[in-house]
Amino acid sequence: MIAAPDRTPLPREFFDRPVLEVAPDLLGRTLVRSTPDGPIRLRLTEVEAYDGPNDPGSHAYRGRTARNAVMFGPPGHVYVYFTYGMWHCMNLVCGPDGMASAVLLRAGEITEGAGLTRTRRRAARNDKELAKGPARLATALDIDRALDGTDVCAGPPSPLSILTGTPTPDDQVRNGPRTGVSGEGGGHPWRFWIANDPTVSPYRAHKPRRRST
DNA sequence: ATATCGATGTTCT
DNA sequence: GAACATCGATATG
Repeated sequence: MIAAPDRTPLPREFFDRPVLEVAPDLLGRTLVRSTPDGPIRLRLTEVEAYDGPNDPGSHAYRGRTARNAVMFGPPGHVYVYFTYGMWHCMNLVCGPDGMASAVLLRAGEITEGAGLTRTRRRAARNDKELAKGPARLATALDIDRALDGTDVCAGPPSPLSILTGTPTPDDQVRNGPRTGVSGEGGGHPWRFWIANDPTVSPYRAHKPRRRST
């Protein structure tokens, strides 16, 4: 028999916990992006935790700005940022209102609507690459700053929600250093992924770039 | 498979 | 100016 997909979004209490608890608990959950052409479903396979006030790697570390304001608000909302001049990345805000911690969604498996992502993800050579990496994930789901602040606990007609799905057993969860984070913040093993999943992005240590001119 | 490099624009020093 | 929670194209093993 075919299991019916969950219809109830994760409650706000799910996100109102320490970010290091929430991050591994998100693995295996399904993110639903509603588009005019139909839903896109993504099973999360890789995430990273950013622990605001204590974390030099976090966008919230130096305090609230117009860009990161959503991180300082209530849990269960989306923080979207624009980076490297051309990409977006997507986070879920965790902890109580004011805590400014969040989980970066780094990779996942598209389980429905792969065809709807193809126009934006022409470079993907196979389905496993559609959302392999944080900017690829956001591109596949058509996420930009217009969705900053979206409440994923509200359910339809919200453009984004996280459905309950099957959580990943602890013995299938791996963790290690965060990708692309330099300095003190790079030492924390706050990247979490599902063992042996082919949609997890390759680890790349932070590399300072040579200046031109 | 890994390594290097250019693209772009916002944020922060 | 410099850095940036990155990616895609290209070169090479």
